[in-house]
Amino acid sequence: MTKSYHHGNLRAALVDAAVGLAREGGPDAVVLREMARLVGVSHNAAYRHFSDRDDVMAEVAEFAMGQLETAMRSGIASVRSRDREVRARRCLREVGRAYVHFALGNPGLFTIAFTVKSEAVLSEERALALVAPYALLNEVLDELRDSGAMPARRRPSADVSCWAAVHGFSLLHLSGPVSDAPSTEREAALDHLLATIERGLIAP
Amino acid sequence: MTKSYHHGNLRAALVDAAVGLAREGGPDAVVLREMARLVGVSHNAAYRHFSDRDDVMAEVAEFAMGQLETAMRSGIASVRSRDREVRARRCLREVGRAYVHFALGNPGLFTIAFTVKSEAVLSEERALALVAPYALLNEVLDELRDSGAMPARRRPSADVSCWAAVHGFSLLHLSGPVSDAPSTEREAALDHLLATIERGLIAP
DNA sequence: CTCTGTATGTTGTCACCGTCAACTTTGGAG
DNA sequence: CTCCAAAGTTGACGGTGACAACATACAGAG
Repeated sequence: MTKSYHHGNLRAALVDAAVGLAREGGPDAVVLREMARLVGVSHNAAYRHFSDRDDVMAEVAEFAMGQLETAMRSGIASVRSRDREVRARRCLREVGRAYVHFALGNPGLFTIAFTVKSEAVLSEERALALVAPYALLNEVLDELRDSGAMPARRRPSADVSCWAAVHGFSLLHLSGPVSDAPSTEREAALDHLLATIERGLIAP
Repeated sequence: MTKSYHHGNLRAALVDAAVGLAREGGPDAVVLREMARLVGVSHNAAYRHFSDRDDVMAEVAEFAMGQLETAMRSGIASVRSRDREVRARRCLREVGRAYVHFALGNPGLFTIAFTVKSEAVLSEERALALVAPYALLNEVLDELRDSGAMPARRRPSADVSCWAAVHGFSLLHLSGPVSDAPSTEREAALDHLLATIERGLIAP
């Protein structure tokens, strides 16, 4: 099945190639013709499986968001506390730390995850996958409120605030004015950021 | 001097055109050939004044950062409070608000301001201009500490935290999962974000 | 004032990319 | 077995960034 005229599962192979390119070169490196070259198929083959380059990018973005969600989940899984309030706070911190670490460790994928054009084809499933990390953060914040750690009135806007903080931190270190900070300093700054946000949310 | 073979100040004209393109189309819209077309000069003329496309982008980024700095300064100028502590806190808020408003009001320019490739030619002057907004934020935070509003130990990491928050907020609304929020809701979320950060920094 | 060199702008070209149209091969349904 | 639709290919077009070679105009030396 592998060497026939028909590839068999070309779509998956192309996505693999696209993810590989994205991983190292970021959005600009995702080149249709290069994907085809890597898979050993001729250019334009991709057009049987994707409508557009944007369509490919959306697929990569979906993959990247999935990876991000996984990273965030394992951040949560690493929390050991038994006390409900403490646990909720730790979860928030770890989910934030995981977010930033994923971003800095996978700059290409992370960038593409937020590069999806609004005109792109958005199937129900794909749209859902693209906001999965956001949904996960919301779960954590719900628990932060339900556990009593955070005043309920803060809940509505807490998601955007938290997301903004870690997202901005990531991007500032990826392509911003502090992109050349040493990693120990960066980690310290991240701790302070997470602590600041937590104080801001918890304070009565 | 205008219709001669030599343009006179082609470089400035090209930058103007580039800024115009950047304003509406973002980074992808800054096309050397289109710049040349707008100015009424033939393609490749730009290569007498810029080494590269990245060089042009860096120039636009410098301009954008200048605009951003101006916006932040007028945010500070709008603060009326006399009490030193209160004034310092207001300045921080207004500088943050101005940052976000500039980003959402000038998405193309704002995006480019943070798209400058690290390999780009960075003259001393240009490098300085690119971090001017960052320097301004640091001034505000110094005053926040000196006025006694913020514990001194928080000062070192406060810059990154504040910057991350407003930067992330801007990008989430420009190309993130909350990019379609209505403006009144967005403004409320911004208020909450700024309040959260302030609480996090002020709390003893 | 002339001469000449250098800065500035132009023309032509190349490789690369995304995309469309037309053609070819394959595998499976009837 | 036949035929058709899905999957892959070939070829082309317009657009872009970049390079090289050429043309022009200004400015300073004599």
